[in-house]
Amino acid sequence: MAQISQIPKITRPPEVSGTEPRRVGFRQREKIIRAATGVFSQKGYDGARVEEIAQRAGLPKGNILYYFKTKKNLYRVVIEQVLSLWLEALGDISADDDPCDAISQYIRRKLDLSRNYPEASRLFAIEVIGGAPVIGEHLKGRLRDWVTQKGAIFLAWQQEGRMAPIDPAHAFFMIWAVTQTYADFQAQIEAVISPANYDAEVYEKGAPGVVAALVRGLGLSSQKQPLR
Amino acid sequence: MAQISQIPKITRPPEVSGTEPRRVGFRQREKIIRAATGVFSQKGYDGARVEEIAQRAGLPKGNILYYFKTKKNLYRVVIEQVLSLWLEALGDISADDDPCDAISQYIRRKLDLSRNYPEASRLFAIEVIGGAPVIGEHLKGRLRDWVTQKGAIFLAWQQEGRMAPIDPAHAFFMIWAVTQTYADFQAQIEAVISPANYDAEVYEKGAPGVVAALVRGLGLSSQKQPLR
DNA sequence: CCAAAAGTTGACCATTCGGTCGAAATTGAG
DNA sequence: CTCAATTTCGACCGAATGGTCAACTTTTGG
Repeated sequence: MAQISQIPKITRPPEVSGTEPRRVGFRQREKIIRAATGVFSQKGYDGARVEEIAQRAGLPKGNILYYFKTKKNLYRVVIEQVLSLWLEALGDISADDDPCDAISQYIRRKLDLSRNYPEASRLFAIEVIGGAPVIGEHLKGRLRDWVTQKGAIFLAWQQEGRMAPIDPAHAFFMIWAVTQTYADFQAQIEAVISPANYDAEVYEKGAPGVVAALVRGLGLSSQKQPLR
Repeated sequence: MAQISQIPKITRPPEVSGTEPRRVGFRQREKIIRAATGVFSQKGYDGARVEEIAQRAGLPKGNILYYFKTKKNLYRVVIEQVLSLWLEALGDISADDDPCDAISQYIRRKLDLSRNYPEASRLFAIEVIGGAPVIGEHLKGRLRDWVTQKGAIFLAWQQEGRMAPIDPAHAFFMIWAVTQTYADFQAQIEAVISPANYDAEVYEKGAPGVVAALVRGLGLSSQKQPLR
C-alpha cells in the first residue's frame, strides 16, 4: 500500500495518465520490501541475509543497499510499514455501536488481517518477542492511546451491563492473541490438524466458532438473541 | 599462590551424595542451557552469539563448544527441553472431571507456565513462527496425539451439553494463544499498561478476569460454586 | 599417590556477511 | 539526440563469528 515515505526527490505530484510516473526505483523498493518482509518474518532480523532478500526480489545484493542504505534501515522501514498495517486494522469502535456487533466485527477484521498478511503478523510478533526494540516507542504512544480511548468505551458498556466486567486492556490482549495465533502459530496448527487447505479449513470452518466463543466470553450475547 | 578464580573451589567430593552426578560437566551443562535459553529466546537462533551465551554462563566460548559440539546442537538441546516443559504442562484432563473445573485448572496451569518460564515460552514461539524446523515432527506426533485424545473428551462434554459446540482443537488454540500472549507479548502489554510490577499487575490482577472470560466463552459456566 | 580421563582456556582459522566502490548501462527531460 | 541523473551489478574488503586446536589444569578411580 502507498504510504508516506521519504523517497528522495520526488518533486512531481503523481499525475495519473497513460504514462505513469514510472520511477524505476519505486517499483524496486516495493519488490524489495515485499521480499524483505518475507525473509525477516521467517528468520528474524539477524537470521535474514541481505543476499537472500536480494535473490527473492530478483536483484543483486548491491541493489538492496543502494535503495536502503543499510540492512537495519531496511528492517526499520519494513517493520514500520507492518506496524501501520496493524494500527490501521484497529479501526474504529464507537460508543454508539452495539457492543456485540462492533466487537464481532472487530474480531473478524483482525482475523482477516492474519489471513491476508500472515507474514506481517509474524514479523510483528518476532519484533515484540524480541522486546520491540524498534517499535516500542510507537506501542507506548499510538497503540496505548488507542487502547485507553477504546477502553473507555468498553467501561461504559460494562457500566450498562452490556459487557462482562473485564479489564478492557486485557480484553484486547485476548482478542489480539487469539486472532494472531492463526498466523503466528500456523506451523503448530498445521501440525495438529492437517488441513488440505489452511484458509478454508481454519479461517472459514474453524474461526467462526472461535469468534463466537470470544464474543460469548466477553459477555456480549446478541441483544435480542436466543443465545443466552 | 592461591589461584584467583571465580570457579568454586570444590576440591572435595560433592557434599550431596547419592545419585548426584559428580561430573563437573553436569553443572556446566545446566548453566549453559539456562544461559542459552535466555539468549536464544531474545535473539532467535541466528541472532544469538555463542560468545554471549558463554559470557552469560560465565565461561569461555570454547567451553560451550566443548560440551555441545555445535551451536545448532546446543539449540536443539535447548528447544527440546523447552518442548518437554511445554508438553508436560499439558497435563491431564479426564472425562470424569467437571468440565469447568478441569479446564479452568488447565488454563491456570498454562498461565503459570507463562509466568514462571516466559523465556521458554518466547523461544517456543520463535521456533514455531519460523516454521518449527526443529520441533515440527514432535508437534505432528506427541502434541497432535494429545489434542486428538483430549479433543474426544471435549466432544463428549459437548454431547452432554456441558460445553459450547466449538471445535476442540480450536478451543486449545484459543487457550494456548491467550495464556502464552502474556509471556510472548510482554513487551507490548508493558507498553500499553505500565505495570510497576508485571507479575502482580498482570498475572494476579488481570488474568483472573481473562480466565473467567475463556471459561465463559467455552460455555463452561460453573453450575457449581466458584472454586477457589 | 598416580595415571588416565575430563574439563579449561585463549589463540587461531576459515567462512560468511554487511557494506563499499567504480564503472557500465539505462532512463528521461529538454 | 544529448547529457546528466539514476540505476545496475559484480568485485572487493574488513569485521564478526562459529568452530578447531593444543597446551594446561583439575578431577576421578584404583
